[in-house]
Amino acid sequence: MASSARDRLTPRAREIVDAARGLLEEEGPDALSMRRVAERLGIRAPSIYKHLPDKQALETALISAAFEEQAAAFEAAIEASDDPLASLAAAYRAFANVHPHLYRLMTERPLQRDRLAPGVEERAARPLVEAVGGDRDRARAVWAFAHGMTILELNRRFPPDADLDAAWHHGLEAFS
Amino acid sequence: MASSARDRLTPRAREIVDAARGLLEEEGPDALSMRRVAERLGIRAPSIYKHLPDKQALETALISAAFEEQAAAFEAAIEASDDPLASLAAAYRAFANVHPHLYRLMTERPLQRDRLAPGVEERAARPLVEAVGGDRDRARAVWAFAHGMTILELNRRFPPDADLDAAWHHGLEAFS
DNA sequence: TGACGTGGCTAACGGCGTTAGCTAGACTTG
DNA sequence: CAAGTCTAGCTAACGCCGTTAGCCACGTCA
Repeated sequence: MASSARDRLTPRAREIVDAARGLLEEEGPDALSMRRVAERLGIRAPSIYKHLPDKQALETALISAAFEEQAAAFEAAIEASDDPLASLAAAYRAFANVHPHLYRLMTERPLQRDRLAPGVEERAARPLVEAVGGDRDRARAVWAFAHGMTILELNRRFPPDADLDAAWHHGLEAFS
Repeated sequence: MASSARDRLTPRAREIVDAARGLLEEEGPDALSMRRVAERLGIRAPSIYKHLPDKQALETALISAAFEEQAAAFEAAIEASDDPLASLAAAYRAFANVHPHLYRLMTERPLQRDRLAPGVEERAARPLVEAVGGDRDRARAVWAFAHGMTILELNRRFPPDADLDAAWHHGLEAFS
């Protein structure tokens, strides 16, 4: 099962996206500059524009790949478990905590859906819709809860002594 | 009832924060530059540093003021209503939709609590804690849901045809 | 009167995304 | 094989950004 988002890129573009991914994960969003990405590949920033139209395209490629990884994690989480909603929630939280900068990039700005790899957003959403029994409104409410818990945790908006496991439990209980 | 966050500033600093607020609300986050703020006041960017230590202080002042306005809106929403949770949720969503750029600024990065006006975060949080009967874990779960719905709406992450009222209703129902 | 603090200013630094224009080398084609 | 064309790099530059250094006019106050 190949990664369709990667396949849309030329080999050199893929190397650029890989460099960007490493930079983002290791050093955070401020390091994700065209000059830093180029430096990592031993070239100059303007050369990147021979392979990708602009920085937004680079970010969109990162986001597309992230959606696919997320979807794969969700599918695996559901498969093994007899409490799909709980393991989905755990997988959601885990993905964001392992890839905090990537998760922020995925969620903090309006999605450029036309520049995204097609189908990738739906694939990441489907496991949750199925886990709640097909009710899309309910799925959206649960997603909002999960994203809220996740991003508020990443942004350290809860008090340092807050029991986040308890809050997660409360929410999942309410939605069950 | 004076605005304590504003009172912490010198009069000139208050003018700078006001100019920044207008710029942010009217033109979005890219317009919130030291040069643009200065231009609005008929001065040059470096002069701002006579009144505020850096751009982060400017943003923190905006956030402090926003917390106070939010808290006032929440308190008013609870007072009039016999369904505190529902009107609190409506007030939460309304504040973010009226001040989208300000709401993003308030939530999208880790809070510099030591630079914030003291007490302002707690004051904005209290109405919800009371509305859910004092259980802080439950309050955090509801907040996560409300923030998730709100920021996903602002960032247009729901499909364009999604029935957000229905999703809000679902969530509030689950938490009641 | 003279010292000093206040609040402006210009010039500059190093960063950013991006564009224009050049070129060495590879590849294609008559 | 020669000529042309495409690829993928380069430098220089533009106009932004936050921020610092250093200068100066003005008002206040001893």
